[in-house]
Amino acid sequence: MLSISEENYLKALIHLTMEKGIPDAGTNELASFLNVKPATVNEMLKKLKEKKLIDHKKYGRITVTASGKKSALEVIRKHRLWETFLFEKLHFTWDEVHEVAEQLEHIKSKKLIDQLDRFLGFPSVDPHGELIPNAKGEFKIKAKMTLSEGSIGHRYTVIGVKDDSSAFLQYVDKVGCTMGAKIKIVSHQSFDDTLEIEVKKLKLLVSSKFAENIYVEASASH
Amino acid sequence: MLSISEENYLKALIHLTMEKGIPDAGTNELASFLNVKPATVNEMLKKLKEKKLIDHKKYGRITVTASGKKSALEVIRKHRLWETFLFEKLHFTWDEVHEVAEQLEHIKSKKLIDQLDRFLGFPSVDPHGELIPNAKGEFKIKAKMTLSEGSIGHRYTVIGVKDDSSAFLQYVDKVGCTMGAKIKIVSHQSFDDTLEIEVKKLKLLVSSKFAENIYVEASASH
DNA sequence: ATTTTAAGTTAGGTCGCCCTAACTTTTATT
DNA sequence: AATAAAAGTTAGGGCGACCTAACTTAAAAT
Repeated sequence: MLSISEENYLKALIHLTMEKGIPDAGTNELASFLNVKPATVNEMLKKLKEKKLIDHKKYGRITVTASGKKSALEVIRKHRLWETFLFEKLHFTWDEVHEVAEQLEHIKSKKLIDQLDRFLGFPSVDPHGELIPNAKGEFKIKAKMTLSEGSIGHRYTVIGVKDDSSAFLQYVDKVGCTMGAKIKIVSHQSFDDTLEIEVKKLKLLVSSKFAENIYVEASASH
Repeated sequence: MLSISEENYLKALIHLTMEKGIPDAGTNELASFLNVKPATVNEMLKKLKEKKLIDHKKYGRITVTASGKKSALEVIRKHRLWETFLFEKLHFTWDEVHEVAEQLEHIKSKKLIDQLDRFLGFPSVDPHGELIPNAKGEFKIKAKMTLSEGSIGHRYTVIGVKDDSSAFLQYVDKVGCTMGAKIKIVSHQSFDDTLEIEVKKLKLLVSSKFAENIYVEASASH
């Protein structure tokens, strides 16, 4: 049985490796992601290593074992199912779900999560467009393009967001770029990579940072 | 912000006092209820006292302050709402809900619990027949009679259970004494207080311990 | 290749919540 | 009233998860 902390460390490692297509992570990187000090991470690494959830040798980088991945994906699955529940059944806005799901993801009950999954109709994506690992822990990483990689004159559909902070999501909401929104790239300012886009007949300018955090897929160009 | 432990201590105190109509509780009593040692309780009492959630003086008994009651009732409210959710929406059996609700009751989010309440249609009782404190923390203690206080020849309706352990609830299920069941007391064995009852046309014998843990109300006697 | 900087590690300490063992106070028994 | 039993308290430790400060190793820069 993993502690809440152990689960959070594993989840963070998956975010820093698997989800980015990077094979391993560093101690300091993990520490700053979790807002703890490197010394604290080091202690935890020892524990996770003993439990064979990670591989790590002195001064080397950290990799997650198959068993570690399994545990982490269960937590991610729970997180995303709870987000879906909050959004669809309890009418949370998509910027509110993350924080509460961070707590709910640590509830221990197999039946709970299986029944929740069924209750929600076995959803495949959460309110941010992220894929939900299934009960077997299978986890497809869909190669997603960001708005910043789009081409001028083309049309795209928003399929997700990279950042799930409340501040960003509220901003995304405000400019109308929520899930499913159709975006046309009008022009590109090469000086600072600002994009001019058209959403729901309205033209607006968005920063490159904004565009890098919106996942899109190409839609009919006409 | 209260820790999970602090919440559990307060909840236990309410169970040992308010819910039993007793004004105060003892250190050892609380310790054995929570399965910790008296020394541990003592430490916690100091903390709860500093936070003005309880009153306690050396070698004296423990009382819960108004503020302590408010916090405890919020936790109890959450516990019972989650039980109702698990039972009604996720098809848990009534002996399974308690354990998972023990975890869920500590999730911190006002919106979550308000929306859950609405989603469930503002229920007033949980699957065990216990009253759910409302959002204002109002909490009616309904004076309930147990089956053991019933009279021979009279009919009763099951409105709740005192013990919510899985073992007891499964037994209750098995003999058909679930919520709403009609029970007729046929006879009483004064030697050991065994009761002969009739449930759904079937006669059976139940121990006094069993009868003391079933809450009933009188129903039409004919 | 040496130096500087960044990354990683170790030692020792804090805090919450639990423990045992020894003690004190209160209550019950005779 | 004296004594035994029960209830409550204190002191000192352990463990998980955090910290700071000082250190070592590896990587980057000159």
